[in-house]
Amino acid sequence: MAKKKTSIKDVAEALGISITTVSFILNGKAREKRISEEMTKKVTDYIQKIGYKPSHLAQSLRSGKSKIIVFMVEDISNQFFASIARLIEEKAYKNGYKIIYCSTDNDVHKAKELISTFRVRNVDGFIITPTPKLESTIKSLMEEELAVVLFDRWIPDLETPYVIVENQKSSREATNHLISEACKNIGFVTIDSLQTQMVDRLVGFKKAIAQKGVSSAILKVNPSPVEKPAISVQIRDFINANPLLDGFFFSTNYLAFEGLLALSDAGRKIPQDVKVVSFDDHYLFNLYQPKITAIEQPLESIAEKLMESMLRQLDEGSSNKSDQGVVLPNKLNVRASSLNGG
Amino acid sequence: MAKKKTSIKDVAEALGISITTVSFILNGKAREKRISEEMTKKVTDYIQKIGYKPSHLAQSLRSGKSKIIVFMVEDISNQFFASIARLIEEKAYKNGYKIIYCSTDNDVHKAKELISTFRVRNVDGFIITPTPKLESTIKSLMEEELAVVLFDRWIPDLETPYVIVENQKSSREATNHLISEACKNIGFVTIDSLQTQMVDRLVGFKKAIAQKGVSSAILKVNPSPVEKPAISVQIRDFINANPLLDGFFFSTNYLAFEGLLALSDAGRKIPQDVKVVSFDDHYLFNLYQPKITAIEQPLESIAEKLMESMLRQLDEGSSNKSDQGVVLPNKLNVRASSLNGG
DNA sequence: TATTGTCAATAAATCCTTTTAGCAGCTGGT
DNA sequence: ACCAGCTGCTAAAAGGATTTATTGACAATA
Repeated sequence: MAKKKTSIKDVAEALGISITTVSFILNGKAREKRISEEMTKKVTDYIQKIGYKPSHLAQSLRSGKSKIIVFMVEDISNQFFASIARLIEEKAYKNGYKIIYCSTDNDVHKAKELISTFRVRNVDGFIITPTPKLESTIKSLMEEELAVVLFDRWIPDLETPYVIVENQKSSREATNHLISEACKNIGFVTIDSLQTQMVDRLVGFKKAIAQKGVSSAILKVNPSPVEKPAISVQIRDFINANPLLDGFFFSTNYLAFEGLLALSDAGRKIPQDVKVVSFDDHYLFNLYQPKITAIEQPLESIAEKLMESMLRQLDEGSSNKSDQGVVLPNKLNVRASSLNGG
Repeated sequence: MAKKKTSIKDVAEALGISITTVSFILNGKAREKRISEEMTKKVTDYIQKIGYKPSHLAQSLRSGKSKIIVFMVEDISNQFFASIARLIEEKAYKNGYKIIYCSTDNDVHKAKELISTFRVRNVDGFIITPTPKLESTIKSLMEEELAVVLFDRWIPDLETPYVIVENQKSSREATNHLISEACKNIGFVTIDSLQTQMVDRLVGFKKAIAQKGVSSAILKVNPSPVEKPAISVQIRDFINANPLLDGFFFSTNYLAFEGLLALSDAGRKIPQDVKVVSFDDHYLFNLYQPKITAIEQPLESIAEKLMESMLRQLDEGSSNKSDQGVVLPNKLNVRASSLNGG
């Protein structure tokens, strides 16, 4: 037999007082509601003794708040998202919130379905990496006065708070770095996508290239393996088709891993024959031989800003719109793969 | 103004009938409770039309079930756990459950705290990679008739359901593979831990070594970087201190990555000078040059079995204790790093 | 004495469902 | 004419909290 939970009613009865009194004391309103010190102590002591904890379900029902935040990303098994998740988790628990996660696969339909599921379940807020075409849904979330923060990418037309990084600037910086290391003909490998972060990275690259008058080649990998050949094949073909490239910039780490393999197979030595830089630093870039130069996103800050914005919205007391968007700086970790000589 | 949610009461009033009738129909008890076809149709049509959805909160309060499962692992940002999370997620949503995740850092205190937090919140079940010393807490969870499944590692004395893999067998198999490829002196690199999966992997290695009469050296890396030097240093020292080893078996992938770097730095060629095998296959083992032989855990099956056990327990209707433990086979992916010639 | 005010605590409504127990009205049997 | 049994539906309790409005007692003021 599972012993049935003790409720506030049990506490009240045991002490021969009313539920109301217990509730006030529990919610720290003893003073405000003029409950005597004596009574307050009696109640808190008893609660302490029997270890009573209020039911969050009942509280949620009453208040309409569930203390649940949804963390909806493209793919939670992706290292980047999983790391952010890990950091968010802690901060959420510290503030009495739970996190529920889900993956959209960057598919609008799946995203909409998930959002509607959770909306019904009374979650308090959403942290989202938006899929394409998700504007209207997000808009309606905001109209329902739910807390929403976007990250990684964002949707320009909406005035939803967001947390992103300086994609364009870092991309430009990294490209300039390659140029300053004597690259004259740089290949940019990215995925064919309208996600803002990818677009910005490409723009940054183009700006750097334009300034210096060096030449370039761009590959937009098609990520859907249905019609197109596998990503690895697309990259391999690109590398072989452009033997004169003396530098490569990969717009995210998994493209770089594929690229490194292809370069190695093609017998191109790094950094002697070609120099390499990648967006999104990775544990293994430090282990690879040679170590790979990469742009590191500030995971800790991203998580922090996300929760900050979330909690600010949830504390509707301070109904300040405040900073709508946060743009964080990255860090270019220069390693052997992009350096001359040595 | 956020339009207030419609409740079952609103539906009943709009149709001029009782709440009870609506509830019965919603819960598919129309027939059983002898509600007329006519009435049933009228209600379902109306509900359809206005898009009413019952409040899960109220349902939970009434039923005592929250439809929430906690996924508590050592570290959600670890690729292995994140991948399992991803798979579990889908299966859970498909069955109307939500997943809340958290990381223990393999720390009992943190684990206990998290469990008590969630217990209060009426979650229905726990999927756990147990930390050391967690027996008593898990026991009390089961006594409260909560659904519990362990995975990755388990606790021998408890009769909690668990899902693990054939650590010992695969470890032995992989070692035998090295031996069959002419390794005579094999190094085993693992972490110093009493977690059952790590213990089993070591046992498997030892058994294989004993049978064949080859020699070996074992390094138990101390994972706490406070007293001991960094993991990478420990591995490097081990490799340099044992120059005669002609094979290496790493008990998990991140040890292998460190090991590969150290071997490369030491100028040992793979597979000519030393052969390498690792537990826990990884995307990048396929990209490394040479490709690394590794033991792949059946992620999909693990997730499936976990949810199977979970759902079976939650459907307490079928109160069959059934199979307490599930042990799944792994797959040895033989690649260039462990093969002779070629 | 009548009025006002302060204290300390409480009754009852509310949040939204599920479920038990029961109420009328009608049919059929004796 | 009366009871039994079905039919179709509903009133009300329960589940655990929060919060508004209110009570009764007593002291202070006019």
